[in-house]
Amino acid sequence: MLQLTKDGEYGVRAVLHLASDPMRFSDIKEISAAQDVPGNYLAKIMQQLARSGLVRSRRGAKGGYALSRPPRRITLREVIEAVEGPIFLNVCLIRKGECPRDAICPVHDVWREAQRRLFEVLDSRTMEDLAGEGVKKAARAKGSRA
Amino acid sequence: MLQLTKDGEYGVRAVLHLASDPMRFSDIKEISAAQDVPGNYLAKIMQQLARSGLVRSRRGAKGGYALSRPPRRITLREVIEAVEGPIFLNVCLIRKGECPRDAICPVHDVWREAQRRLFEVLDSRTMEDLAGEGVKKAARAKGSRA
DNA sequence: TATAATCAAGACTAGATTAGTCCTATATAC
DNA sequence: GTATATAGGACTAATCTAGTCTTGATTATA
Repeated sequence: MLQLTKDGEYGVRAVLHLASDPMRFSDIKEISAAQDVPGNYLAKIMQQLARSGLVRSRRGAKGGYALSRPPRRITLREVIEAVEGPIFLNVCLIRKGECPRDAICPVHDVWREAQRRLFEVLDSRTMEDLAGEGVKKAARAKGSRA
Repeated sequence: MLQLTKDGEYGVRAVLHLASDPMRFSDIKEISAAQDVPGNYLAKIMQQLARSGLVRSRRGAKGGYALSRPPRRITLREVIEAVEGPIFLNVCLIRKGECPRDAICPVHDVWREAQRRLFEVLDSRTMEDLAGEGVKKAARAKGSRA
């Protein structure tokens, strides 16, 4: 449907939560409450993030999750692809020859260009950038409420 | 899944087929054979395109479909949205206030920007452009086969 | 070392979407 | 009147979405 799923959305929220205090281990309960994500569902997503290597986990009491790299070195695209798998705006982009019509299809090049531009945006935003933006936005939101 | 469905893909193929001879009425059988789309499935998609107004239909013998506007005035985005519905890369973009976290979410703006850039690409390609590209590509493919 | 906390892995589910197929009714050219 | 087409809708199998729940392994700490 050309739309990000909840997996991607929740994954980004979780990583942003970790990015706000990168060295601390946060557990599912904390992330779930702070980021408004169902706990049992978040658990699956965190496992995926851990398997991808973006996040490391620690079991047992005082366990939880922390980033494996500084937030500055994690892009939005990496997080999304870690939980959703690689992005292909059209199946014809999965690999050369995936679509037998490639040689004659005039739309293929447009999708390639569209995907390139999407990646430009998603690659250019790091978790550090976004976490900083989040702090600013939260402050503004609080200010306007006062 | 952040991916175009077959509906969109087939819809574009069909409209491009009509664009190659915009005034002629082509029937399902012709489009289906030429564009490699299952006939019964294509029928549903053509009805959707007709309802959207992009294409007009004529029933009965010698009936079929033709474009309602010159190919130069139909964009790729229009065709895709006619069959798939409006594009929203993330649910938070559907409308202001759709996501209760908008005021504090730092990712919202990134999705808005990403969608804007995607639209730039999809809005800039008309069916005339693409049909022309298709003719060129077909000629090249034929040449390289010879 | 017993216990409580916490992640890991996977089974399970209801509902929606995807990618079709098929049938009946209606309209039109000849 | 008949053959040809679209219109509309019912139907389906397979997959995806967005969860929930259970069991098992690991770890800090009293």
